[in-house]
Amino acid sequence: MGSASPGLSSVSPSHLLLPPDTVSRTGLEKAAAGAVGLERRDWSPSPPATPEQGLSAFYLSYFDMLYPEDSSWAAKAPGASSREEPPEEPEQCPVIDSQAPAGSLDLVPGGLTLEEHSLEQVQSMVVGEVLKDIETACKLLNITAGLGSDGTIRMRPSLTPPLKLLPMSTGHDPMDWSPSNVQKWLLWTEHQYRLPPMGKAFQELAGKELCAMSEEQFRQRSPLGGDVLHAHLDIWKSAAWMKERTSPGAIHYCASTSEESWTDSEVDSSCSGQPIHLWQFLKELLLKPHSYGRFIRWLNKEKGIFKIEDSAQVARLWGIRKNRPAMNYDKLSRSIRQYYKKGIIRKPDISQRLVYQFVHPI
DNA sequence: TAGAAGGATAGCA
DNA sequence: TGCTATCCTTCTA
Repeated sequence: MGSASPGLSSVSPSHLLLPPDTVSRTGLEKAAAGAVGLERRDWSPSPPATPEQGLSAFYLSYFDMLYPEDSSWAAKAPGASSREEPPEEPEQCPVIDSQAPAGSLDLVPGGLTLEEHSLEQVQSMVVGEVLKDIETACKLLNITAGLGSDGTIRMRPSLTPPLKLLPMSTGHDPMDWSPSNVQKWLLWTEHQYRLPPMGKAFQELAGKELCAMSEEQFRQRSPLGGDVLHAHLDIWKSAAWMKERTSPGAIHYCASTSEESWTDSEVDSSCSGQPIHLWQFLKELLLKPHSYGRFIRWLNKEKGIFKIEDSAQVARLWGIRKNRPAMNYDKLSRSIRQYYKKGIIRKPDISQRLVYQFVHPI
């Protein structure tokens, strides 16, 4: 795994079609109010109104949907996209493939299990929802630049028809931001996520320079919240990535251009960037207490001490993220222990079961 | 019995 | 080469 930055991610990037660094890692992955977790099934087209309704929330909130507290999640999932779009629009509401062979409840065409198939449908929805909200945020911020498009988001061709979204206008790609746009985005993100003012630390920086900075560089410029900011930037970068990748005629980051190879490339992690690290994933969950407080929570956020309340579920979520169905707490904890010698995570001074501590807390 | 700790090995990019 | 997954053994609460 590489130097993935924290992103919001939640679902395996390969599933979401996101570059792994997307997922904020808290970012992928880092921001939900009780209204955003399982409860937030009525997606609002508006940008997050509270820090907990952040863009990152979209990723992690979908984890809730993917997390089958009951086995009917797959059947419920389509309804989860009941935002503004009328439910009668099939492209907005993926349904179980009706072409599945009669009598075959476990498999759908392509060899996927019904669960996998449904998962991909939900994931497709996630992509659409995230892009819509970023689009809205762009409008609010009056950020203009970047790519034009016909507004067509092409999902897995074999599974869903093209998803027609609002015209994906401009400004999605942080790489195209001017220093002024960067400052707007900074202000907005600070406000949305209650981060300390960081505008000065990133003054005069254009989007291209911003995007070139590592998480560590973010942290150096802004020790308080720099990493979170970096994670949010990852989301935007990922949205742009998805946008470019899914736009007709776009230059794909992978060599594949055909429908088939495009589908195949989704599962090729080499095509989607660098994967999320476990410690980043844990931070993501910790930053979403409303959604994941049942599974993992801070004991002392200032010191970075957290407790895994439901080891099985945390491992399960991690397994989903990494597309490792066999993941369990034993393996996850082994990975955590690998961080001991790297100085990323350690056991607190007073060691307790399922309690760990980030060496460098936020 | 579950969790902690750590060695060893394999796969992947 | 670094990171992670996986399997294993030993120890502890």
